[in-house]
Amino acid sequence: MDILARIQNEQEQFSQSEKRIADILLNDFDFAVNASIVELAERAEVSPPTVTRFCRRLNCQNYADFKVQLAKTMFVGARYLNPGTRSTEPVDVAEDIVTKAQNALYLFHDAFDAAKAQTVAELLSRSGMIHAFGSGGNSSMIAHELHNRLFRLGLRVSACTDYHMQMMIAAAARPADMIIGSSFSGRNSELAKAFTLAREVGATTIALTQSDSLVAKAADHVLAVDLPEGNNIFRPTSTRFAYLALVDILANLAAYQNPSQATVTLRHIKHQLVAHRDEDDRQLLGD
Amino acid sequence: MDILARIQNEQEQFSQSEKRIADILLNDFDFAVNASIVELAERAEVSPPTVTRFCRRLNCQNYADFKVQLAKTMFVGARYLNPGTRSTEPVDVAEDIVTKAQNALYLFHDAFDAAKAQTVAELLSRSGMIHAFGSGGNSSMIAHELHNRLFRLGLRVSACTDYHMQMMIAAAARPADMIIGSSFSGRNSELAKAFTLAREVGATTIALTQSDSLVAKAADHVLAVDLPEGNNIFRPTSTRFAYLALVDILANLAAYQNPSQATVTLRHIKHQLVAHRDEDDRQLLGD
DNA sequence: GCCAAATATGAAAATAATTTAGATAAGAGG
DNA sequence: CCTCTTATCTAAATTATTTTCATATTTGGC
Repeated sequence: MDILARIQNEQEQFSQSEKRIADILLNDFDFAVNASIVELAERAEVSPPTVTRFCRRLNCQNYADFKVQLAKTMFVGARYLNPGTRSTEPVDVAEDIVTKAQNALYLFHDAFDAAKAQTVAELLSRSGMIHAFGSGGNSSMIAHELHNRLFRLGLRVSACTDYHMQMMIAAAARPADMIIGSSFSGRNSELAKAFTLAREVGATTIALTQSDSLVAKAADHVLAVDLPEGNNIFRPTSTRFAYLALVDILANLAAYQNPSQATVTLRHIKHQLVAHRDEDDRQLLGD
Repeated sequence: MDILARIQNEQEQFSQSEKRIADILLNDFDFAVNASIVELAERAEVSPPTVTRFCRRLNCQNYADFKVQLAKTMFVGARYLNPGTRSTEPVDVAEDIVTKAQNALYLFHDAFDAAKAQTVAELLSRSGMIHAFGSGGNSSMIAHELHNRLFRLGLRVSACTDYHMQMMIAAAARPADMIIGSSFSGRNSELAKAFTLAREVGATTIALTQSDSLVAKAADHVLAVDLPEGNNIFRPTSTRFAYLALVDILANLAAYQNPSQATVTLRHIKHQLVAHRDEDDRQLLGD
């Protein structure tokens, strides 16, 4: 957890002096991150030792350490904590979206369970057939993305975003098959049903979703993505960025399971593209 | 430009002592960001004043300021600059991907032309019909994403990833229509042809692509995304994150063009989803 | 190759920043 | 109202950083 979030959490337990310090940190980040301990103390109408103690209280070694922690949250906390900018100026909108996206990536990474991801990657790389499920704008993008990333590794994979097809595919699955599905809310009951059905026929199910949700409970393996959502209805879920990163990570880990095969397949695809399109080797894979 | 990038740029002009300092900064970020000036000086086998002068040379007021700048680059430069981590450990892979994604977002935002985006958003919001074009794994995702984000605003939009269809659609376009297409490499000559055709029939074309590329040259309006690509073939283009952010920004700006209509459409979709799915109002829009 | 000027670097001193220690004040519980 | 605990401050000690000045090194001209 980053330091600004911690400050917000513990705000109630702070003493008067500490509250004044916390206030400045939360409201005038730019000042705080550049201030010396004396300047910060003065502004909070507090003595420097109080600031030192405040830092220790937050598990920092000393003021310098505290400052570093603070500066590190640049993209993480900062504007996110006080969402005052409800501006519609293009510059502000861009900054808000980029900040939230970076934030989502940070929070996702912070809570990321690498061991579990590795387990899932191993399963994927050894599977018979992989079916990627997801519905709605966001999760269907993830399903297609899984397809797009995994087929390059020489894995057998297909994406399906249609509930009825999902049920039929689940019913027809074999024990070596994997059903990997995502649901941002965790409340896609159709997906949960497909998981249940797939498990009944002996296939393995993997959920990319909120932990402890309906979908999570229905799956064998869960890769949790738990992020708070903003409340401006115009702002699409920055959570997509976290899911996309998760897909990338899984694809990479799966590739490393059998690097030689993956390399061969990738080279082959690339060669095809280059030969077909133009002579330029700088052609990106799958533009 | 962030401080680590600046250090890398100016590396040649550094003196011996400065080079030793720079080396530590670039290779052991974690040490440097936590070190005092004396520790850093010792490690670089240099005197503290030399470190101070080094900081000034980089336009920092003093060592403290320098440390803050350094800590701020947490997500920006850091490991990206020295891609030494060719590790296949799950933890390292995850960190690498997340860092590169955040980096891509940062670099994109840094070069972002808000005014041009606003112009494009205005065009989109006033258009007759919007056609989103893109081919290959990445750009087709962007095309679908444009569809997914724009239809919610009450705009008439469709996505097309098939070259032949794209040509037919372009030929059938009317003057009020918009063709918006993406190409990560800028070398999708089919897309360029579709743009040319669309312009001949009087439609407006918008390219999300590398500046000065083939595709960029074929379009009326260009929203440039110029990012360096990593060289590990297993690592998919983190550029996708930048494109996704660009789509989000465009959709938001378009929404603000006519907020009342957009709000109404969004509410309507949300209501439908909630009524159809479950009673829970926390259902995310388009899961 | 030698010299002057410019530049780079370090040692020591000066300054500034931070922490510690001890003292005092404020508040809680009896 | 007193005692104990906690919070806070002042002042001293420590530590970190910067300035100053002396020395060394490099650069470019002859």
